[in-house]
This record gives sequence, structure tokens and C-alpha cells, in this order.
Amino acid sequence: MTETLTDLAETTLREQIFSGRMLPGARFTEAGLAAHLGLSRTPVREAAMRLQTAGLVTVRPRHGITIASISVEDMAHIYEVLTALEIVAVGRVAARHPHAFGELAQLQRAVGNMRYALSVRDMGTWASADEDFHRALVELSGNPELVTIFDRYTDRVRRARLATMHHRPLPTASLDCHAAVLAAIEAGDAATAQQLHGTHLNAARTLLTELIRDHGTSRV
Amino acid sequence: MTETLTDLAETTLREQIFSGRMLPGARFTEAGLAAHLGLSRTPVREAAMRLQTAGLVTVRPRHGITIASISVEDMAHIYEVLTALEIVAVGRVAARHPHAFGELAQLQRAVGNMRYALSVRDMGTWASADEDFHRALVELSGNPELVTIFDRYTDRVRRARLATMHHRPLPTASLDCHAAVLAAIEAGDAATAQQLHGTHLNAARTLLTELIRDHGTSRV
DNA sequence: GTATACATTAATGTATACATTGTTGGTTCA
DNA sequence: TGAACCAACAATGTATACATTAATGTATAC
Repeated sequence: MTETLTDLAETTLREQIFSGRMLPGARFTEAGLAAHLGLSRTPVREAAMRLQTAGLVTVRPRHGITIASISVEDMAHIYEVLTALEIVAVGRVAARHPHAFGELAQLQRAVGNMRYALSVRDMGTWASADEDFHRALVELSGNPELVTIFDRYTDRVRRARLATMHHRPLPTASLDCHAAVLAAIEAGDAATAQQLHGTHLNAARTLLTELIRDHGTSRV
Repeated sequence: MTETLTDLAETTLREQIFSGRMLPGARFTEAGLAAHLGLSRTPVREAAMRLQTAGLVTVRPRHGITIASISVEDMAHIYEVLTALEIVAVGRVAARHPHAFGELAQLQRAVGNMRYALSVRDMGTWASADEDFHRALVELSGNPELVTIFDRYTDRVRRARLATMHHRPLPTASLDCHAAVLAAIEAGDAATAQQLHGTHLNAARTLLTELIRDHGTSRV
């Protein structure tokens, strides 16, 4: 399974987008990107199709490949979907009580990492542990469709999170929320876990949308 | 906005799959499909990528393009997602009460069509009116992400529905369910609408998964 | 008789040339 | 001065040739 040039183009463009070297709204042509990456148009074109599916770029004939931006409304819509889906996932996981040994290890590890990251104020580690927690949750749900959709949105949410990371307050309350949800799951209390998780996600949405709004353009 | 050959290839392959001329599990090469469609490999390749995103085929290097099959478990997972999302949509639409004039026209028309189709026992018309109802619902939610995901699954669900259409009982109860949900929406009773819709979708899921199971191979 | 290694081959990955189409800028006419 | 039309151009859509890769079959050695 060697890496194809299409994979390489996709990865590289992703990095350029996440690193801020390609800003939202910027436009490129297939040929331009191909020259920039030292490839032919074919793999670039295929990578662009994939990135469009992921919501990271927009491809319009004769208008080039545009780096997508995320508005406050977009983010609210995405969170509405994620909230609904994660609540389903939480319910499924909690309802499987009692849990097989080690089944919840990923969740426990993620919360541990979040706690550590908070104590040393390492927001990068915190963000990735946070993402791990939510990802593990949908994975443990046993529904691969949930995972697919979750992954599909992860890129876009992550970008918004990165763009607003400096302006965030310390996520002390967030840590407590995650820990509480995990406790409810461990206790097999599906209803409580779902309720807590829903509240937590609404708080996250509110925080993120306000941060984007404060960001100036209401678009990141 | 002329239709590109990629669009044509995608449409044609979709039709072949839905019409049963390409059965689940069948394998094709890019070159073979290209020759069959009278095109070059390029548009076929791009169409295959799109169809893979839609879940209709699987593309594996050196293994060709395989028509995807849907198992009972897949369908249950898909319905779990659709149920969660449509409940959100129903809530949003109902909560917008009182509704602007004509806002619910699509829903009302769909129910009307379902009633007519049932009276003349035209299950094809019924299926498409049913699909219209659910599609209109997510569209009216005002959340484009819901529409995207809904459309993404529509193909796969439709295929399963087509495969099991002959074995279905007359959907009398289903008509009542849709009408009841619509009534609750018109009344602005979000909670009732959501509860009814959830029940309805669970019934639909149960029916469809049992039909697939009865279909013999538990795969369509 | 079985397993392994190598060669063949068929399929995909990639590059490039060509065809087509829409945009942009300029010109002309009202 | 403004709008509309035309032409040139630039970007994408498509075909095709070539490179690369992995699956399959065969031969050989144990």
C-alpha cells in the first residue's frame, strides 16, 4: 500500500490549509497547485475532489479551487448535527453497561490527557485529547456511519478551533463535563450521560460561535 | 452549465445499479466500464469516486469497482443516523410556528400524494412521495448540513426500498404517521411531532430490516 | 505434493496533449 | 456614459499514452 501522489497532494494541501499558509477565500487553479506541488494536474484534481467532500475547499469550474471559510452559521449547523449524533453514541455506549474490561480505556485516557494538558496549560495537547474523547465515543457506539460523519466534520471544526485557540479561556468547566459524562457512562446511566453530553456540546457550540464572531469577520 | 461526461457516467451507473442491471457484488474495471459507456477512463474514474462517496460502490486498487451491497446491520445503522437527524429537523420546523404562508406546502403535497398513491395502490408513486416528505422536512429545517447527510443516505436507502418493494404490506399505518407528524408541525407542537416522528422512523427501520432479512441473503 | 520465487500480465496511477467552455476585457453602438 | 456584444484567452473537461504496481500462474526445488 504505497502512498499515491493523490494522497500526497491531499495531505500537503490539508497541511497548508491548517497551517494558515492557505487562507480561506484564496483561489487556486489546478495547474497552479500542480506546479506548486511538483505534480501533474491529475492527482491534484483528485485531491481537490476529496477535499471538497471534506468541506475544506470549493471547486467551481472556471473559478478555481477556493479554500472554504466557515461562518458562524455553518458552525452552528455542524454542531447541531454533531450534538444529535453524539447523543445517540453516548446512549449506545452507556446502555452497554456493564462494560467489557478495557472497553472504556480510550475515553479514560483522553480525560486523563485533558487533565494533564490543563494542568500544564498546553492547549495543543488539550485540543487533541478533546478530539480523541469525542472520536472514541462515536467509535465505541458501534455504528460506523456515525464515525464517517464525525470524521467528515472533524476537519472543519478543528480548523475553527485552531483559529480561535489563543482567545479561549482555560477549559476547566469543559474538563469537568467530560469527566461527568464518562462517570455516567461507567455507571451505565444512559439518560444522565446523554443529558450531560448535550449540555456540554451546547456550551462548546456557544463558545466556538462566539469566538468566531469575536474573531472580527465572523468567518474563519 | 452543460452536463459533463463525468455527470453522465455517474447518472448512468446510478441507473444501472438501481435498475438491477448491476447487482451488488459485481466487479468492474475502469477500462471495462469506460468501454461499456463509450467514454474514456477519466470521467468513469471520477464518477466512481463520487459513487464511492455516496456509498454505492467500493473502489479498491487492483480489485476493481465493486457494486456495494447493504446488509441488515448497515441499514440499521443508517436509520439510527437518519432518525436522530430527522428528529432534530422536525423539532426545528415545528418550533417555527406560526408558519409563513405556504411554508409547509411541500409537506402537505407529499402527504396528499401518498394518500392518492395508496388509494390506487401505486407503490412507486408512494415511495417517491414518502421520500419527498422526508427530504422536505430536512430542507425546511434550515440546516444545509442535514440536507447533505440526508441526500448522502437517500441512494442507499432507496435501493433497499426498491429491492423489497414487492414484499411490503400496504403502508396504511405509515400514511397515518406522516399525517400525524404534519398535523403536530402545523400545530407547532414540537415535542409531539418529534415523538411521533421517532416512532414512525423506528417502525420503518424495523420493517425494512425485516424485509431485507426475509429477502434471503440478508443483503441487498 | 507443497511451498516459494519469479515472470507475466492486467489493472490502476500519473502525465500530458488536446478539446471545450466560460470569463474577462475591449470595442462599438445607442 | 453605459450597456451589450464579440473576441481572445485561460482554465477545466476529456482522451490517451506511459509508468508502476500487485495479482496470478507457472516452474522449480525441497
